[in-house]
Parts: sequence; structure tokens; C-alpha cells
Amino acid sequence: MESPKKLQDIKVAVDAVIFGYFDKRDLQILLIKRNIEPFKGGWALPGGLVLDDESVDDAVKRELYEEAGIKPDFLEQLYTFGNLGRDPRNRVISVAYLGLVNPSYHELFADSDAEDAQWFSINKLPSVAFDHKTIIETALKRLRTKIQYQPIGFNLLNEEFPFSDLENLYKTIVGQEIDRRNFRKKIMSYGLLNETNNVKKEGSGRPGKLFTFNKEKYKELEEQGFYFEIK
Amino acid sequence: MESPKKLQDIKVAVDAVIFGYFDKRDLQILLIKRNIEPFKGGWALPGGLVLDDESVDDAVKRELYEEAGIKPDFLEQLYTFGNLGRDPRNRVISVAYLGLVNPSYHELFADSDAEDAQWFSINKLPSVAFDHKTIIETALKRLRTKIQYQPIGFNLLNEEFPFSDLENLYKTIVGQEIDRRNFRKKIMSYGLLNETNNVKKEGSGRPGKLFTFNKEKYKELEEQGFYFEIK
DNA sequence: TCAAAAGTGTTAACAGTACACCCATGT
DNA sequence: ACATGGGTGTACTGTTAACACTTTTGA
Repeated sequence: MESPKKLQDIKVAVDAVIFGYFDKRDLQILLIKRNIEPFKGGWALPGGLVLDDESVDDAVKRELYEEAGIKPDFLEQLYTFGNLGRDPRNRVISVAYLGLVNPSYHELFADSDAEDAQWFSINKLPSVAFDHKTIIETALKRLRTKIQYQPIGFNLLNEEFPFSDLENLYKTIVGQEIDRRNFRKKIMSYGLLNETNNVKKEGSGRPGKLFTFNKEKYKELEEQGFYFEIK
Repeated sequence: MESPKKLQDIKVAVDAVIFGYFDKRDLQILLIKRNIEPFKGGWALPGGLVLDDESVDDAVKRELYEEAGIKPDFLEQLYTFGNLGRDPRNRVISVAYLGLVNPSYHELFADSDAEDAQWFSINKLPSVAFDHKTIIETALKRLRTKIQYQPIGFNLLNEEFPFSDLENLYKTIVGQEIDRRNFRKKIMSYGLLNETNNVKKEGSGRPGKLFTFNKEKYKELEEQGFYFEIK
């Protein structure tokens, strides 16, 4: 860090790739419809400029709440995009975040800076503003990798979920068939799922028992050097 | 991204944690002695403000070359530190990078912005400016994890190295004993080392054959879905 | 001939993979 | 009784982990 020779003129923004999941559907991404230039009327990742008196982490959280009414269950920094020409007006660098929510717990609503906020299937994305396509691809890649060695997928499911939801989630995100028996054995061997007395009500076929993920136990094990791993 | 309500006043900097390794010594980190305020005369990570017309990636490379005469063999973005109060003067966010070099190929020299540039053992670090201690800890953690599933350690060794250097490197970085036979078997099973006709000259004991790391083959395998993994 | 480091195989335990049928429910 | 999805065990295969002596060189 040093004093600038002449005044630096770079703006700092945040953008968030928020994933949501509804059982047996594609993975979804949250986009907002811009109501200001540039790309007014176009879809983009939620985000915006960082304020002078807030941390970058706080900035994403604020923007997500302002633009879509969402407070993600999981949110971590993804990557900082710092190339030239990202924004047609000014030099803007963007600190991108990756977040996970359970959409059924979060009613979307668009506020001041956005005209609309919607879930889009990652397989049917509209074209998006700025370099947001690159950011989304980076996030997807990270999610696919990370879900295999950290139990972050549970943030996308209901508090109580049938085992099959977990199966479907992994199939959807990793994008390949899994062996139901082996997958269950592996997950169960960690002892991180608590069985509830409830069963899944809807749908046909035999009702599945509902489980919860034991976050506390995971933290404990993690501190003892335990590594969650799938596949 | 949106228009600012009032003008945003945040500076964007880069900082680099550059690791170096000399066989059978601790892992080293490159620090520079600041010749400007704040912390003038104190040690700090190489880095500085990003210029308006360069990408963030280019900024680190420039600063590293200006401040220490170094062009790292491996360099990747680490994390962006965006809290308030990092710099006593202005609001500054810093995009931190992690780099690896083989110190014997890089003579350090301090240039304009630094009074001195030196290697420090990670076990005997002086106190460092700003929040650089946190940055260093983040980098170390990342290095220790990453070296176990990506063959980045070779960037710290000579082009031609005896197998024992690799052993010592892993012992040093991961910080635990390894089984020499199993380690060798594992590494050799990937077929990524080319045997040369040369042997290690210095030191006592039986001379070891020198190997080179086959970068091209690794890239090929990687594209086919191969994952390097140790332990 | 001694000290120092390089080089090398086998076995046992464990983890991963492949694979198919019965069960509980609603209609 | 049938359609739908839930729940389960075993045998095989590959991988990891534990373990110690011989070889080559320089002093």
C-alpha cells in the first residue's frame, strides 16, 4: 500500500450468485431486473457499490436484502473480478460472493434498486449484464466442487428433509447418477443426520422419514480434523 | 452495480504473500521494508494501489517486480480483505494473492517503493504492517490445503530436483512426518516425474537421481478429469 | 569401515464400487 | 392389485497404511 501518484479512480462493487433449489427441479439462480442504466431493464446479479462506512461483507448482505429481500443461510466470498472494461462507464472492480438459500423460506420481493427479482434455472438463464455470465460460471464450478467436500448442500434443503431430497440435490448439482445405497451408507456413516419422527407427506409411494442436519456435531468434528467428503 | 448516491471514496490495493523454499529450511515469506508512511521502516507484504489502467492481476505482478524484482512462477488470487479500518488513513480494500517462487532463481532487489526486500522464515516473522498478519495466515492455510490436491509444490523446487527435496517440502509445509516409501509410490504412480540422467552432487550419502515435473502431461491428465492428491 | 542419505516390497486393514429385491403407502 | 418411491446387504476390488533392510557414495 502506498500513496497514489495521482488520485486513483476505481469503484468497488459487490455481486452475489445466490443458488436456490426446489426438489426435482434444476438448480436456480437469483437475478434482478435493473431499473437504472446501464443495462436498464436487463437481468443481472444482485449487487451494487460498497458504501464508505460498511465492510465488503456487509455490503453484499445489504444489497441482497434491499434488492430481493433475502438473507442467505450460507454466504462466502467467491472471487474478485478486477479486469478493465467490466463496466461501460467507470472502472469498477467487483467482489463476488456465492450464497445458498432455501427458496421456500425466502419470499422474493424487489425493492428500491430493482424492478423485479426472480429465480432462473441455470439451464435457462437469460442474457445477463456486465461480465455476470463469467461470474455465474465461476460460482457454479465452485459450488460443484465444494459440495463434495463440505456439507453446504443442507442450506438448500428444508430444515427437515427426506433422504431422497439430498440424493436429488447431489444428482442435480454434480450432474451425474449416484448409487443410492452407497450414497446413503456414506452419508449415514458420518452420523451427522438426526432422524425425526416425521415423514414426508406429499407425493405417492412409501413416505420417507425426515432428517435434520446436525450442524453442531459437524462443527465439533471439523475442529477435530474431520473432513466431510462425497464421492 | 449502480450509480453512487454520493461519491464513493475507497481505494483498491493488492498485496502478495510470496512463499519461497530452500531445502531443509523453513518455509519463507517475502517481506519488504516500507520507505513511506504509514509504518515507514516497518516490514510489510509487497503490494500497493492498483492503477486506473491496469487489471488487478497486472497490478500485483507490477508491484512484485517493482518492489522485489520478482516474477512468481505461480500466482493466484487468495482473498479480498474489505473490512473497515485496515489502513489508518483511508478506506482501502486489498485483493490479496498467493505466489510461489524458487528463491534460487530470483535474486531479490529493492526498488523505488521499498527500502529492502527479504525472506523471512514463517516461524520467525517480524511484526508486519496493517492486517498483513491475517493475510499471511490465510495464505498459509490455503497453501497447506492446496498443496495436497494440486501439484503446485514443484514451483518451489529447482527445475531438476532429487526426490528427497519433494519429501522435505511436503514435510515442511504440511508439518508432519510422511512415510517415505508410501509417498514415493504414490507420487510415482501418477507418472508425472521424468527421470533425468543427473544426480545430486552436494551433501554426503548416496547421491539421488534428479527428476523434473512433467507439466504438459499434468495439464493433459487434468483435462481428462484426473485429480492429483497426496494423503 | 563408518556415517549419511537413497532406494525398495509385502501384507493387512479399510474404503469404494457394483449390484437387485422387498417394503410401505395411496389410488 | 398396482404404481410409486423408500429402504436395505453382500461380495469384490482397489487403495491406503504399516513396517526395515540394503545400496551407494564421501570422508
